[in-house]
Amino acid sequence: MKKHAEKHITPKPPVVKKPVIEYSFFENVYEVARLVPRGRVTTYGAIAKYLGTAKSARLVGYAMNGAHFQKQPVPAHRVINRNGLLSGRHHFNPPESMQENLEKEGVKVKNHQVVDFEKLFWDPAKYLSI
DNA sequence: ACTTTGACTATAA
DNA sequence: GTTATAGCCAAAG
Repeated sequence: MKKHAEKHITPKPPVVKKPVIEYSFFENVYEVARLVPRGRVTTYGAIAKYLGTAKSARLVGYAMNGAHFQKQPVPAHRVINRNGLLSGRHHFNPPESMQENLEKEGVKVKNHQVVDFEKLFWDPAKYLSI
């Protein structure tokens, strides 16, 4: 019995790459950002609030700095400030690409402001369930 | 363990 | 409407 079972034990398990398991605040930010639909925008503050840390809006912006290093893409251009301003545009290369990406999705931008921001605002707290 | 860094925001004047 | 300021706090160094 024991003999038979041992036959099926892998003699030397292969060493596999560590899975990336992150539950950090930054990772949570990226996850929420990924849920923003095309053609809609959300805000740093809204993401922070959704994550239960309403006072950490700055950290959401700070997190977005590393967005393009993420393995899974993060639509960082859909995250803007509470006034509808593309405050993060200088962190894109080129800087105009933030606006360009939004316009590709049908979001109009004028003077670095999203036109009809209130209508296009996508609030995680409102559109995400459980 | 301590300090710095901010793609922010609420508030006040 | 505007500007200034204080609070914010997870990561990185």
